[in-house]
Amino acid sequence: MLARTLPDEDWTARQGEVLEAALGLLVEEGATLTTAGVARAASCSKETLYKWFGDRDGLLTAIVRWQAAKVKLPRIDRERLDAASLREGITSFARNLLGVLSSDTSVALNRLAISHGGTGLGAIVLENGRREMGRRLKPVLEAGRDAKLLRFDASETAFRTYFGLVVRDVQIRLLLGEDCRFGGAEIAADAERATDQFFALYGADEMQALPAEQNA
Amino acid sequence: MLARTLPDEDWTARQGEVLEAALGLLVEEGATLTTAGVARAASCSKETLYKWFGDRDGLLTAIVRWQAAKVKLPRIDRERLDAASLREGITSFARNLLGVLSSDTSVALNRLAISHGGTGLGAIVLENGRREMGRRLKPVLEAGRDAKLLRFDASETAFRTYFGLVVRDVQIRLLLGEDCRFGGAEIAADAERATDQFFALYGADEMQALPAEQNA
DNA sequence: GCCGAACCGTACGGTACGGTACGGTCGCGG
DNA sequence: CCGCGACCGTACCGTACCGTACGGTTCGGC
Repeated sequence: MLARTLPDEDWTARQGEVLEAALGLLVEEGATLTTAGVARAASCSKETLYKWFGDRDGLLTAIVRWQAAKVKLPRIDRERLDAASLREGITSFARNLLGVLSSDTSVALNRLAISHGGTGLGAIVLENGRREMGRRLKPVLEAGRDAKLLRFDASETAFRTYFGLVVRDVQIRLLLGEDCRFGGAEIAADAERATDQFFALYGADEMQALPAEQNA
Repeated sequence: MLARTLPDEDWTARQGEVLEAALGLLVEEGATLTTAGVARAASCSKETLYKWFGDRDGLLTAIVRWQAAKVKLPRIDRERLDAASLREGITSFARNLLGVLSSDTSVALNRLAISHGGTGLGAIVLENGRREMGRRLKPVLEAGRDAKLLRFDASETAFRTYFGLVVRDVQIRLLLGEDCRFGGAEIAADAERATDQFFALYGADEMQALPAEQNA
């Protein structure tokens, strides 16, 4: 397997510290992030910033990549797959997704990428966010299909439906500034609900036992 | 019926022209919109802009409200409700929603509101976008429930599920700059798929005839 | 025809920020 | 001890843009 399509850039420890400080500042200051502010927060000089990252855009790109490289959730293994483990794998994926999307860091990074038009930042976030999520879950879904536990034609379509059932309007509401921050309990309940609905739509016949209308 | 909860600010014809020009400029220039640019595009002076809207923020707010006041989709009437008309009402709502969300104007306005942190712009977009959509569809859903065609406890939850099934990851992908622009055919197909899935989840028993796994 | 209000076009001050240059400091190899 | 490279802090420059001021023009009322 290829390590990554992206050239997994390796920063030095000091550069990592700077990027970490920049990320923290981005979370609390939003898109009004300034190079002077980063230099101050990271106790480094602007000249060094420009020497390392070349450009303000380069710095922002590095921040996004830095965060993207950090979230390396363990892939779910497809061995030992029965109905219960499949369901738990899918549900835990949803919990994870909701937890990430509702984090301050994710909101700040998505805000940055969105406000930054089309300079590639959005593509990076898309590739390491939404796309990577699909890459994580699809093998599980396909294993479930192989085990006759799920029925679907295209795993991409099935994943997008699950994504919609899980996320619904949460991400856009967070991005638009509504503080519908919810804790672990609500996340777990939402993940359960979405999984119930997903199995009602894509489960093999014997899996569709649970009624779908148990709304939170 | 109350006209609107918002004080339906009435601009003069000339002010409407200016706002229209500003909206067009916002679509093609994005968040880098400048007052001088608006003045140039609208053939008016910056002084007039500040006289009318007070502030750059006031101008942006006026643009958002202006667009919000324009999209006055006809509410669906709940009379003469059988299975076919309910389904058509819901599906046409989904078509409408997808059409609006994928429009350049919607993308630009959402980008603006998102990049603009928490200065109320996001709240306005939320109120006139996502919230208004709920206000439109919920009566239809409740009428369907009264007619024993749908089953759910909270119409809000049912609506949010439908929202997720319709929109999925489309909006965030558009906001992040991916050009997954699709035409009327794809929109119609997506609306049909989402409606099938919605009836599979929330339809009364005799409505769940259609299989759910007909993926695009 | 005259006045005033509204508005257009433009020019200007203030400021914030991206990007650069320069002096000073630390650590290391010779 | 010397030189050197990396880096910090800061001062600085150019530019872009917000917000305002001013002269000129149009238009309705009298």
